[in-house]
Amino acid sequence: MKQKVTLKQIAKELDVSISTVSKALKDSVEISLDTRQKVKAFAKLYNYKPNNIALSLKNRKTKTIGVIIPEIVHHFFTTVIGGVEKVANEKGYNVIICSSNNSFDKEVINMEMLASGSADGFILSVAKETQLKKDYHHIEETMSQGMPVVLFDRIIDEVVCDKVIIDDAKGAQTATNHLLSLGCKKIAILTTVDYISVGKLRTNGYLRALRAYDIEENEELVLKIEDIDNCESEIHDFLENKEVDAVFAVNELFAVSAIKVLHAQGKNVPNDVAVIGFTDGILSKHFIPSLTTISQHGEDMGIRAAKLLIDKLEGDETMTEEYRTVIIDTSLVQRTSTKKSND
Amino acid sequence: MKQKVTLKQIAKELDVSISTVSKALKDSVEISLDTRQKVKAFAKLYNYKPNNIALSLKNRKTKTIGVIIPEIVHHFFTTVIGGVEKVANEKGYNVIICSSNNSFDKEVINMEMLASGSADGFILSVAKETQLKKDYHHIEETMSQGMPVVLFDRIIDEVVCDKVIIDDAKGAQTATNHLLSLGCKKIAILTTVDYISVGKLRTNGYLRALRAYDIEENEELVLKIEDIDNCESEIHDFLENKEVDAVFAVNELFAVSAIKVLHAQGKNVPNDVAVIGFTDGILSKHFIPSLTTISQHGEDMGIRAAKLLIDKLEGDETMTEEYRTVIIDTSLVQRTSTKKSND
DNA sequence: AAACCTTACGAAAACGTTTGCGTGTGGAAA
DNA sequence: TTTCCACACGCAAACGTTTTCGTAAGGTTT
Repeated sequence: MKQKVTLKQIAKELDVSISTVSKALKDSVEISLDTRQKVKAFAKLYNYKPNNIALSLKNRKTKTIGVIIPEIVHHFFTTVIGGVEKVANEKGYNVIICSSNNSFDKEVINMEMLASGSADGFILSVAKETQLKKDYHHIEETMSQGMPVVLFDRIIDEVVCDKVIIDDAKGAQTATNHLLSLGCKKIAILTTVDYISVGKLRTNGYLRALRAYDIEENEELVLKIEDIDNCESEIHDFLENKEVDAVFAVNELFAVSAIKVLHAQGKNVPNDVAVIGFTDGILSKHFIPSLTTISQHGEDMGIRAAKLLIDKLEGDETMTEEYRTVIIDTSLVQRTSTKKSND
Repeated sequence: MKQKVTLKQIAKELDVSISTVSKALKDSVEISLDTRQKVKAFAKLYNYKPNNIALSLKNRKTKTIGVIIPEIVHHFFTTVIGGVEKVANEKGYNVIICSSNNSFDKEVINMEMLASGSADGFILSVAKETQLKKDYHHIEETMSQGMPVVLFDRIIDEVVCDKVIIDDAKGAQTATNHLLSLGCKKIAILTTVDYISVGKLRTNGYLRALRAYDIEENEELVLKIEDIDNCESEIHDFLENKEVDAVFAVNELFAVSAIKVLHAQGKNVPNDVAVIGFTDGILSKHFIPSLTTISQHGEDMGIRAAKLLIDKLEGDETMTEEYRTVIIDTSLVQRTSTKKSND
């Protein structure tokens, strides 16, 4: 089995020094044209490719971005990754993706692993457990070692670094306003428990929209779902014998589950009850009825996050201490799960 | 800004040699207990972590698996990745994921990039373009440099290496048989163009099942869809004025699109027409009606692929020339888009 | 006191690169 | 003939490890 060819081997074959080979391949004027051509021909023949590891060691940078996300089997996160890859590849960076599986420990392990030589910087959305535990030492440690970190979506207010988020509250407000503008009065919200930052923010946006319409906040219309895998039965119990004319769900799954429950209860969506979701994924697009949602523009988030990180990576040391928070606009995608305004 | 601490720095601080520090951290008996403790305390204090890059260079292996898939925003592939990550992490391997975006060029670039030092081996599902082009030089080159490659799902018969696949034909046959056993006679198939290996295989399985039931093959019931983004209108035209009592779709999207078209044509699923899909994704589970499908067990595929690769990576050289093909069993997941047998 | 053995540590090579600087060779200028 | 300068190339250090081998100091045996 052929092994990878190195400078040393080429040098030996051609009976020159390693440095000569290296310089020849870089077209250095130090080396005669003749030798240069000979070396290059040989290198092509043997398919020489410089060893990235050796380069990383020498240059003290890997040209690699580490991305850590809570779940890999998740449409939103993969669209973000898509965006990251796009600009990373443009700029000659590699992308390593690890999932924390929403586990604090795995997040720490992955981060330490990548931090010890495999990546130059991080793009990170923190695990649920991390948000619950409020232990961010691994992030701060990484940053204190000079590696920039960009947080996205599930961010941490207490950590000072670059961030890319959507305005969750505003998005939720837009969603709720849309329902209100359709004439809905009794709007339920299906949200997550409070320690999930985005869930809480969306709940806030919902409440804010209601207040702006002078609608009294009604705790009976708020369902905070803990066990996502079992959401349908929770939603079922919640919606039973409850008079609502609209449902705002903070994610796709809650939205379609709600629709199923409503159907089972003999209600029509959107005619009897309007439903609006959050995150524009596969389900929203293809479900019947297709879902009106707030789109998070995941790819844009990835693009912006990668740009922020690479800026920091390649910027000079002076601007290193400046941190930015980019807010990606959400948009309302109107489909059929809410009535049209001009009906 | 603190920089990462190295053996050299610890050595200088403690006024011993680098080798002493290295040995002390490894609890070598060569070093006195006293020195060992001092060094370890210091290392902990400064949060010393060995530099992976240096280790990779020295050991000539990276403990990293490169995964290249055609699309990152794709439920099936992410489940496979989930499986790969599972066993990789167990065995102390890192996973780098790159998407080829179904582009041959990007597949080659990613592979060369990872091959030049970043990964010890590959798990790969080839891009559409690669299947069309039939150019596999990058894969063979990688293998000839001593890096093992495991192909999965979209494999290449011409390349000799480890492979993990499902029996697509058999799965399709199972699906078709299920429809036949429900009494369906006029079964349409929505498939891909032939150069997509899995599409072709599934079509073959469908035909085989029909023949076993002595049903004549009818070309009018076969739709080969080229433009996936526009499949719904293609399906619409195809199904118009066609008397069918069942549809077998080779993926989720075709299946739900078919159901939509059928609904629009006033047909009920499953009562008028039964529909069965392939790949058990989000849509299949949550769509109404929920889809009967053939599950590919993506996570299992990832697990098996990773095991094969790591075996090769850690096996001795003697068994290197043995290649295995693992066939993952598919299973029929019965939901509501097909009538129950005992109705 | 000579010969030997432990103990505890350091030197150096190796992994594959890049690059600043030193140097031998040849020809041209003086 | 001597001096000088390009030219073309090699040496060696550096990146951070691990590991083999060498060795100084000190103690133990004869």
